[in-house]
Amino acid sequence: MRFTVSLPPDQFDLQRCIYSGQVFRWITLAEDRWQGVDGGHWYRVTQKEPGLYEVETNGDEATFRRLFRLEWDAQAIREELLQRGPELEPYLGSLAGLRLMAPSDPVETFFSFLCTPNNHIARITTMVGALASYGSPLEGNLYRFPEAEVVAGIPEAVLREQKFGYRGATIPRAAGELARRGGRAYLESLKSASYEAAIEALISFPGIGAKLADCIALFALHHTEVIPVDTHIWQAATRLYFPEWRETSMTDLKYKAVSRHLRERFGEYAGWAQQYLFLDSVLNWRSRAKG
DNA sequence: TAGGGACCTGCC
DNA sequence: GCAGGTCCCT
Repeated sequence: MRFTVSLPPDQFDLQRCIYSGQVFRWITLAEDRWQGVDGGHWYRVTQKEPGLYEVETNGDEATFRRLFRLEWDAQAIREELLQRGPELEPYLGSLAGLRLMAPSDPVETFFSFLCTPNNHIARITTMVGALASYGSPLEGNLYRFPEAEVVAGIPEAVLREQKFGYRGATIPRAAGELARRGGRAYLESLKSASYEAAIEALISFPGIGAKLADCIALFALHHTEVIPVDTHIWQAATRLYFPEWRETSMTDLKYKAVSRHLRERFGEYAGWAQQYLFLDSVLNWRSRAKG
């Protein structure tokens, strides 16, 4: 079906959302045209003018609006974040329209973030696309991401041939463990678990540490109060809140302290704050690397 | 506990 | 050299 979405640009900037490291299954078809997959749905989106998107999909308007959390008022959330942390102003100011997304398929998100450690976004996108092609076809060359059992059955050698490197071993191993615990139903059950319980469950997977567990809790299980502390957030957090830890390396203890501080400061909107801090850091990594 | 190094590949 | 880290080792 086809429909249009009309929102002010400061409420919704699709390009910023899909290239901010939350999802890895979108490509740019033309300057103002994108294509993406989320769960069992594909979307082709054309920006007709600022604030007006035309969407073609095998899903419907509700699935699209859920994916981008369009029912959340981004302006109100930005104001709330500024109340809780005025120091966020420079980060929020230049990234209008960026939104925290809500990917619908926890299995797809689980494996997407298993591709991210010690990696960069361009290659992550390639790898997630390669894994997705083991799933069932949706339309053209678009696939629904496969279940854990299927990923578990991919031989390490095959993934290594596909340039997965050492992740060719860790991904099927984690998949086997997920399948053993019940696959999709297991991840769904963690949605209603407490943050602490979900993290404890996720962190016991091979290849998943504190950071990936937080990413999966935020993007797959929709625990919006979570703020994964990656290298970018670590830089920002030590600059803003833990100056005594600047230039030091992260440890388990520091991770917990920073994570808890940010979670308590920004509450249920911590995930949104993370998105602004992360994208700002990625876009400015050149200048920031200098000093 | 806190450090330090290895790990695949690709792009600066 | 270093990427949205994790694991293993002193």
